[in-house]
Amino acid sequence: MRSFLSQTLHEWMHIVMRHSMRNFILYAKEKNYSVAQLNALYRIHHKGACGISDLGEEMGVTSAAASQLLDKLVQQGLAVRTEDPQDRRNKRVALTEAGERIVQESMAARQSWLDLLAEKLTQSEQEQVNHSLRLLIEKAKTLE
Amino acid sequence: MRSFLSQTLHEWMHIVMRHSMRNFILYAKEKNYSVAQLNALYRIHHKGACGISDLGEEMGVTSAAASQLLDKLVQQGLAVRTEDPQDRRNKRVALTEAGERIVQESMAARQSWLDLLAEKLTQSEQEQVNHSLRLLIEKAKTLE
DNA sequence: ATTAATAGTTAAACGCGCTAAAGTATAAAG
DNA sequence: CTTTATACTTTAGCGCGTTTAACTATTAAT
Repeated sequence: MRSFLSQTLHEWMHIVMRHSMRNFILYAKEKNYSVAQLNALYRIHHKGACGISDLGEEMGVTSAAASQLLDKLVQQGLAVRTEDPQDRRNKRVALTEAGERIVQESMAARQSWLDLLAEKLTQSEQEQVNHSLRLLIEKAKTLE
Repeated sequence: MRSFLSQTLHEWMHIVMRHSMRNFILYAKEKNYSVAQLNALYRIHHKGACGISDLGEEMGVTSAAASQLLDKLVQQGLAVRTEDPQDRRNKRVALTEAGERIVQESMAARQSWLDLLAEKLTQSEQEQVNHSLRLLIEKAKTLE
């Protein structure tokens, strides 16, 4: 059975998704990045230095696919491969500065409507909502 | 300048996206739907009966692309085209029951982690967070 | 009645991301 | 030292979503 809060969270997510998905796809199109590429950037951004297979598994594709996708990112100067000196079979994937910038920029594009939303609340409402979200963020971090 | 609440909203979204995007893509892969198809289903679900060009514009593609994408959805029994009796050049796009079911199902798959999150809060925290989200939902509806 | 405009469909061609399978390089095990 | 395992890359081939351009059907304008 789903709690009343779960219900509300789902409803909120539905709204979030509609706005965010749209902004995301339009951003990708405008900048000529594919959804797969941006998703890969997010994964690398989050996981930090990791192997190609790990990345593929994260994204639900074969390591061959991950390797090829990474090629494009490297070509565009958004990511780099470096060898693991301990075990030279392993590669460590990381974002370049340009790659990090794209992550930030695309998130901003995706979330621009949130700023409009924040403005619609009174000062005290803002404080209350802020407090609640902080709580959620804190708890979410224990879910990883 | 971005408010403290904006900042928190963005941070929350970053977390939401990471979980949700991943679940979304894995669901799509498992069920053999493309991201484009699911996005189209969401758009139709939200906009209700609308024309093919409208749909294309919503998704940022040409009407030809929208028409072709719709073909696949129709083939799979997820959507239907009906003529507008007023102006027979117009078509009205709508989801079938099966289509609606996919929308619900994919949202549920995408959001399963939210239930785990909700459980991590005490009763009074749940009430507080619920109230805040209700506020956001209400305000968001005025943004459409 | 023509002509022009609108909404949608169809066809050809292209790039992308995917997989499977073969290939390369390095490390570990016997 | 040889064999086996691991991590990644390369290649060939496939389906999907996209665009442009041509086409059909319907409505509006002159």
